[in-house]
Amino acid sequence: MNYSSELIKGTLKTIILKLLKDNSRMYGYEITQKVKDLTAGKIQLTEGALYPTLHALEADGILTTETEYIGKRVRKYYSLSSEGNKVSDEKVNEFADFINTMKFLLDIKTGIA
Amino acid sequence: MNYSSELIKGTLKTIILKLLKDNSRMYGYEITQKVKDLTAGKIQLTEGALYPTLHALEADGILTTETEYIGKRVRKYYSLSSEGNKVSDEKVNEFADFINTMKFLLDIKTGIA
DNA sequence: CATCAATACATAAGTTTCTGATGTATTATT
DNA sequence: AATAATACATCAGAAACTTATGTATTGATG
Repeated sequence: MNYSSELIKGTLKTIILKLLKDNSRMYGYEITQKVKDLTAGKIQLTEGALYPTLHALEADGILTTETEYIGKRVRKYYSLSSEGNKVSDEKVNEFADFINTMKFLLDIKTGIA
Repeated sequence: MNYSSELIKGTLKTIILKLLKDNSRMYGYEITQKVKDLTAGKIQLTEGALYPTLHALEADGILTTETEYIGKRVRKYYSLSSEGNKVSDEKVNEFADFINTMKFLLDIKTGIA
């Protein structure tokens, strides 16, 4: 089972920024695999959504990039800028707050923290 | 403070269906007010998003409607169809599952259930 | 060694869905 | 009398995702 795409909308940036917070340096394909692994396949980021988002975050100064060659294959590593570090925390905190609001609104019980 | 609109995207249907599950009969404006009240203003549904969604849910057979007049002012009440009842549960369950996945992914600690 | 799968990037047409504005009309408040 | 609140609806434009396509390298498999 995997989530309807509309659920993932709005959380893509948050997921990317959190992963980069934890791993400091990741490339696009690696992000898709990491998310797939960590969520047991429930969240599968598509390239058509991921790459444009990474480009936009870079254009906004939230991410910085370094291109490397592994053999002849190119890899573009993304890292958080200092502003990106701040934005990452803000996004995660906002989502944490959102979860609490939605749990109340939808009357959802979850396991212990 | 209120949430960035992108966060609310993808949860609008779920919120509507859950409210109608609990209240059995609501009209559009009432839904906006109820959500605002229950979330202390953190989630404010806009009419431009709400009404088209209600119309779509009705067209899909998930909601049924009854129009009433309060004085000369019209009110359109929405209720869950039998299928809507099922979809409501599914949506809430899916979101509950999604919350758990995201809590793990974002390393979020929340209060006790 | 030939073929397919996986790795790794990117773009783009079409669709969906929201934003923000506009419009109409009734009722309550000041 | 004028403004705010109630209550519906629609629409142009924007934003963001889906799905497909494209290019190229590397690993696995029979």
